[in-house]
Amino acid sequence: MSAVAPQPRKLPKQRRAVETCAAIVEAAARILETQDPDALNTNRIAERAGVSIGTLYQYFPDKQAILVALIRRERQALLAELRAIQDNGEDALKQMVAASVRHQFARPKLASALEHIEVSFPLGEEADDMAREIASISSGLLARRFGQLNSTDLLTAVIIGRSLVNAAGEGVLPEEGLLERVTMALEAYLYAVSGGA
Amino acid sequence: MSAVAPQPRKLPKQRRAVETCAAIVEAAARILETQDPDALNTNRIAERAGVSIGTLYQYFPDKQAILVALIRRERQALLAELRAIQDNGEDALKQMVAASVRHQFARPKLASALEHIEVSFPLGEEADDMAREIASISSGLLARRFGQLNSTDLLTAVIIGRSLVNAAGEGVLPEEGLLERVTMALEAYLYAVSGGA
DNA sequence: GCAGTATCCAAGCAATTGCTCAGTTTCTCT
DNA sequence: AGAGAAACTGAGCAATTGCTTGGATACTGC
Repeated sequence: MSAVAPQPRKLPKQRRAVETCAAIVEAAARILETQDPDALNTNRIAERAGVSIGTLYQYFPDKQAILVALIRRERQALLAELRAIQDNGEDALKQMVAASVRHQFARPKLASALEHIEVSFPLGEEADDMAREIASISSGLLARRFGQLNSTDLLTAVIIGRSLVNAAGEGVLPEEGLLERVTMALEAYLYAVSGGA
Repeated sequence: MSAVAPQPRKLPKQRRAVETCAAIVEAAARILETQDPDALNTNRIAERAGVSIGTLYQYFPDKQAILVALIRRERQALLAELRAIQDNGEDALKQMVAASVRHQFARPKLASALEHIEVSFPLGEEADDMAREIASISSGLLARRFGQLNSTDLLTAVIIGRSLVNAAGEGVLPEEGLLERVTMALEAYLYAVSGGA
């Protein structure tokens, strides 16, 4: 009941096994971006990864664990981009948005599929830490321009940004001018809450 | 492949049958708001509705059709609220947001569960018409204050509003001050795009 | 080479799923 | 009351699912 998604039941020691693990996670990603989420089952993942189902379960205790690994992988990538942003004040916001947009559009269907999945089960400590770090970095980058934001305002901004980038990734919102549009929406909101100063 | 979700295979003629249909749809709603979406299966729906599985399939050709009916029901409710808004200029925006918030918080878990489901399959003509009417009403209500908005700006505003209300419904964003927060975000954005006039 | 370990395979089980169908009960109308 | 239509029942099938297990294959250090 309280069980957080268990860790890999066996850690890969040889290079071959490491590649197998990666192939499994990537296979899951590929299925998510080519078919609807119901089509994601362990048999198909194994097939697509070019390994047998038994091999899959040697490294992942259950289906969820594969998704957790995938989400972690993607978060790491985004986090790396955010960490790389220099805090040169003025356009930090735009750079953040740009990083998110880049990340989303690298593999749009995958990103939005994961978005839907993330809410449906706990991800474990490590993934939560990453989420916290993303928030912390964002907060720091925005502070210089908009002052110290309270957590709700920051969260609101993040949600606005994510929803718009997501919508564009799903094709609902045009990609053209997206960066400017999102930046504008966030600036408008943050300016308004930070007292219009 | 192109098949839009088929209509009820048999229309209920007696009152008892109408109630059965409603009970089935409501059972699906209740399951969605008490358990995770994977737990939504036809057997459980029938059980929860207090009817046999055979009865269920007398009125709904497949599982999807039940969800389509549920989504339609919920959209109708929202639409009714929006239609009721008098176009008295000034606070039309706030009234729209209030209607959305009310609708979302009437059954928060249900609303966000459906949000996730809506994207995953076609809903059929009638439901699409309803979506279009919602957009049209919104557009009309906002025109007086912000001028004629292009469709992308309107869509952006809708997405922002929905994502925030949704987040609050899921408990991610605090409910306190939500109406003001969302209104503020939308005003800020719409003001900015409409040329800051 | 050889032992020991790491890796991989795939048949197949137990459970669940969406759904059918043959038969029974309840309603409507005269 | 009684016939025909409408509504309901639930055992159970075919397919799919997540996952186990027993054994084959490849790699490592000696």
